[in-house]
Amino acid sequence: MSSTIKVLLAEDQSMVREALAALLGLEEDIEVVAQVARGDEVVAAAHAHDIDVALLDIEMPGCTGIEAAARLHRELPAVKLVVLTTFGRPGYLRSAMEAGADAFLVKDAPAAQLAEAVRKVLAGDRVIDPTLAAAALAEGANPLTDREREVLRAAADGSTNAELARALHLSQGTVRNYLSTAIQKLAVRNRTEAVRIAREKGWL
Amino acid sequence: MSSTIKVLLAEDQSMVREALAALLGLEEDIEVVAQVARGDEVVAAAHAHDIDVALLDIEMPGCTGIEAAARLHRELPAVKLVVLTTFGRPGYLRSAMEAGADAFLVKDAPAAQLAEAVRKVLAGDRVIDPTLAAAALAEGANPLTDREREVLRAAADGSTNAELARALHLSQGTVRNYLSTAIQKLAVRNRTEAVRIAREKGWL
DNA sequence: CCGCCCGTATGACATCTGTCATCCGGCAGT
DNA sequence: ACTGCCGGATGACAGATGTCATACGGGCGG
Repeated sequence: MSSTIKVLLAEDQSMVREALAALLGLEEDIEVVAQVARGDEVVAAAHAHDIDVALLDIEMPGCTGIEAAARLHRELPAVKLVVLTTFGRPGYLRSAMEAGADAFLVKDAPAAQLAEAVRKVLAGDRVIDPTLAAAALAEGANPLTDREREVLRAAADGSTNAELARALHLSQGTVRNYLSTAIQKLAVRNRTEAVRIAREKGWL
Repeated sequence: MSSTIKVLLAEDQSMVREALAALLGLEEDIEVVAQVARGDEVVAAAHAHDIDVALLDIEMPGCTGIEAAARLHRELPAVKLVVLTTFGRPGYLRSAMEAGADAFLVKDAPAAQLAEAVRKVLAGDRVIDPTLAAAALAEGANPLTDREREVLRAAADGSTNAELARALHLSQGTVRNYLSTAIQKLAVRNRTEAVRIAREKGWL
């Protein structure tokens, strides 16, 4: 016991990543032994370094921190997972938990909570902002079906129905139907609002 | 001369802000003497602390780092300005320079460049990513008129023409005209794409 | 086995959006 | 004084979008 806690840090923005590493480096009992900038490099790096805790940003190229968490949880269940994100979206919290995360932190929480969380998850605790947890429970589950989500995601960039139909191998009418039901489920008036709301809730 | 360089750090996400402070704290010659989380607190903090360099994130509540830079430049022209941002949007670079910034850094640049930039601006140099500078020059100036930008910004959340007309005290037809010309200037096919492109270029 | 939801599709309809021509008053350059 | 651009507006039109009813096959829970 109690040599240092070995941490893998995954975050795409170098400056932020190295700054977080500097922050954790100030702690006597924590050592950042690996850094990656892409979600799809997490698992390999974890295998290569024998780590105790993985600190994962959600928004990353390659794959999201949540997907990375899920894979890591399957392949190396002993590794504790701390998910870190810019956006406190309740849906994110929900999916992070389903992926096996032990802690969920938003980046506008005080920096001290980071090292705190690392130590706590290693001790077997879970770390979740209670406000966010309440919000996640209050808003209920994602009402969108898989297809509705796919279409909405594809529609986010302003693609037209015809383009969506082509891209998703659907008829144009079907695309409209999915968007229509999504719009109704989200209680908004057009696809743009639907995309916005779904994003805010972390349902996209 | 040459005691330490006194830095003000403005960034809304506590964890990132304190991590950057930790990073700069590792440098012998740099000292973070003040931290703020809002753009509209920058000027007051600068007055209170007699700083050499202000390090400003763009995306902040209160006001943007660019607006804060402009005010600081007017009130305390001796303070050097480093603008830091997540998004390498050419339009941001342009407006940052117009606001009097001495350096423009994107957060996915290596962390070492941060301290580097602080030292260089103090020495009277300017620090700009050459790739970004080229992009900013290549894309030309913002082609949108004030009103077009306003309408586009207001349309970003999915508001309908009628809502936009009400909000901006315009006729519905005028709203459509502005959106139409914006769409044509940006060479896209609908308002959603127009918003996306304008955002990407930093023209919004 | 029956109902229910999902994925997919069609057709009809109403409304919203985008385009275009045209107009006005004001202001800046030449 | 003339020209051109901007802000603002109207009307007409085509095409995109949103709604609704309806249909069919597959799967899953009761």
